[in-house]
Amino acid sequence: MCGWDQSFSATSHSSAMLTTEGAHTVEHNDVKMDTEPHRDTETQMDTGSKMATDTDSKMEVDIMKWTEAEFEEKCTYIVKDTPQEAGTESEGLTRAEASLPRNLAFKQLADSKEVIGVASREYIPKGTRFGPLVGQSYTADSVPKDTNRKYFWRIYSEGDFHHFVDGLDEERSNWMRYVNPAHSAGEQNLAACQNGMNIYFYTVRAISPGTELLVWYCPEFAHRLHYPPSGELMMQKLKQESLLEAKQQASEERVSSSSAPVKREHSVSSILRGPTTSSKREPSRPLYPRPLYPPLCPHPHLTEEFLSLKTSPIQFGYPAIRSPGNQSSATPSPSARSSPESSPHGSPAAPQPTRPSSSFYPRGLGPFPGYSPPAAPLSSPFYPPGPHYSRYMLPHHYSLPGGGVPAVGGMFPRMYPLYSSLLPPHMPLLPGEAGRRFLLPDSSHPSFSTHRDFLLPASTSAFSAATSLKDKAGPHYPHHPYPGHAHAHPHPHAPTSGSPTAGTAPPSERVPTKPTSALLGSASGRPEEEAINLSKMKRGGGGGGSTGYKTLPYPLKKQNGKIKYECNVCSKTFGQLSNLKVHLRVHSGERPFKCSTCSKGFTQLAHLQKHFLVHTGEKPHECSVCHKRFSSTSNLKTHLRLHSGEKPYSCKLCPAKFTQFVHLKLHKRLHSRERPHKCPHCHRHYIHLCSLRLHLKGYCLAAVTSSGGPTPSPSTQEELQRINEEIERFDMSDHAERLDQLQGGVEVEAVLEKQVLGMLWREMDLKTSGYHHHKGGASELQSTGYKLYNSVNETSVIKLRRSSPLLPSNVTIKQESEELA
DNA sequence: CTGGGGACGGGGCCC
DNA sequence: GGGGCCCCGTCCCCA
Repeated sequence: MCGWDQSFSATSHSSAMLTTEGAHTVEHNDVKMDTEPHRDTETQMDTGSKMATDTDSKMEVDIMKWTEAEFEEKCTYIVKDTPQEAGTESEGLTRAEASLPRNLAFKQLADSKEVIGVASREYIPKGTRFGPLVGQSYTADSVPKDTNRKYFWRIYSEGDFHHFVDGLDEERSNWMRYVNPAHSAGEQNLAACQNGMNIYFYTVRAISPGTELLVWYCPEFAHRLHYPPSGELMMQKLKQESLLEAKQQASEERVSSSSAPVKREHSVSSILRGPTTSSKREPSRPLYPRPLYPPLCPHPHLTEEFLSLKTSPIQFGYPAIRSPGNQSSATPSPSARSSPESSPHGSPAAPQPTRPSSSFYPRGLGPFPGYSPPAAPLSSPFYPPGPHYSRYMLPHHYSLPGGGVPAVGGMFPRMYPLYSSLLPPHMPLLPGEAGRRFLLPDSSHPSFSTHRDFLLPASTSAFSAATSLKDKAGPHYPHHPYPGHAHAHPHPHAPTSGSPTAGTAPPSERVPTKPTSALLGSASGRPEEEAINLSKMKRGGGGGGSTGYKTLPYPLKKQNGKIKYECNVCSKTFGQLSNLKVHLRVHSGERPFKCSTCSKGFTQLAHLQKHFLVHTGEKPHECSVCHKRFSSTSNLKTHLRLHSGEKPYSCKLCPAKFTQFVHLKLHKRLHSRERPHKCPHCHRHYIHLCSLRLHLKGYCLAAVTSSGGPTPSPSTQEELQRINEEIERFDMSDHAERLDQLQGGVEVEAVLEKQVLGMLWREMDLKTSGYHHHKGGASELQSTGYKLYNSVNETSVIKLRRSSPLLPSNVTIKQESEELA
């Protein structure tokens, strides 16, 4: 944060020091905070803002009127700085840079690491607190002479000035020094407050990914400083002042063109003329607390970019040209003018690109080809977003996509096509976490042991209504990750964390009480699928008194007086009914949890949450050794084997060992020609003995014909051929590996045959039913193949043989003793 | 081919 | 009963 004191110093009458800090023309501003209703400022917001409902607007007005105490008391989430760690990740970064919370990112110049602002990496809910501001403390007496006051913040105690906090030194300040001030209430998304003796920034509205953080004083703070309650009002004041000044200056010039009176470099009129008119008069930033960063960065190329932007078809509603790059000359900074070295960034540079406020993005963002507007506004019934979004924060040094640098100011959204499409309305909401807990990280994640910059719930919440979400929407509220509902919501802004949210939505727009296959698009419709469509069963006649296991589409058996939660498809048993229900989705194909971004469906919410990390790029699991990050614990665990040297997958045929099973599997191909177990009757040979035994268990055609029995029919030979192919596949599988390790016997043989033939029949069933691509589809249930498959699972090998049409009736079934000969 | 990583499916257990 | 968390396993891709 910078330039505040400097820029506004002249407007403040609270500190004698201010007289030396600023020299612009607003000394006599008589700012009145309450002269303009907030609504006026909001009407100047962009189309996105116009989408806000009255409720939401009111909320924003309300929050914008909060006192500092209210901000402190009512804030919902707390984001702490990334702690300073001696180590690895902070290397090469200043303390200020390293302190950046991981849900934020720096806006940087394209060709350098110059920080020019701070943007959100992800959705940040309203009522989130950042801070405190860190910097060098100076009392009024201890301020070094000729110091640069660009980054000065004033701390008051009981109404009187107490001391300054100076963020100038990047090694003694934190990331908040980089936050730019808001030009208007419309673009303001942070409110600066003094709580205790610290300064915090509170989000006064939900911040979407890729949006720059722009701060203005909260009303109380502004009043204390004698500043307007919004940057907009300040702008207007300054503009008026400037016009007067310009007139005066023009008249002076007419009177005396040679005397060259001292020009006020920060003339608003010159600023408003924009950078294209800056040949002589530097395009100056608007005359209000435009920070400073990077006040003096030398990036002349930006001028061209900036100019090109001005001629581009992209139009923002942004009214003012802000050019922090030259503000050192344009702004009323005595230090900047008199002592260039006072700035850490050298001499003034070309104008910075304009930074369109997120508020000025046109509806639909047509001009932004790379920008995918959210399907629903930020405030939605899905607010707050689930934990997946910010439970895990990216490393603070994480670069923004596409470089993360708005090399062309107005193009900033283009840098975030991905994140722009990942706004919270798409995100599933988790139950119980709808309120304050949803931002809590899982402390068990190793990465969280060292990263504490996640959002923490505050002790009290202004958004307690959020906790009522569940109550109002019902326990199934979180089941609503469906984008179709999101964008169809007619009150996109109505439900926010601080609003009645779900309660405000018409009943028809409530989230479904249960994920149903009807929401799966075209996936449903087959009668056989309905056979185990739990949702339909539930909603149907079963509704009233049908609960528990009775909601299942098939009766459960009892075992020792207890209900046995057994899958009627694969006969797996579960300890709990809920586990069985989830499992049944595997067979039904029901995937109630849909990703709104890629439309992928998942059987479990947790899977969707994990999947969402793909879109957010979040990698919450960090290797404690090399600090590499992973999206899943599984992958991290696999990775950790690289450090530990553990290679649990060893080849049986050679000393090769592998860290991943898949590698062993691939490796096994090398030994594919090594098939030590040869069939004594035919040409087949197998890697595993168990495979040979299975082959000899009645599926060797040569053995069948040589046993004296009748010659199998061609169709039977064909079936035998297929079975043997399946046995070969089995031989290559890890199942064979495992079974081979077991001692032979009827049990093992039974399992083996069951497995192989089960696979084969399932495959055949899928083919005959024309149902190829629906893995585990419910069609299996009612097909002939299913019955066979079912019999495989439930009957002995002997029974299976007898009942199987695949087995030739005339095949001689050898005795165990023969098979093992 | 090997090594490494990303993504995902599935299930157990606990709350 | 439902959801969250965690784990295991698998497949795929790429260097």
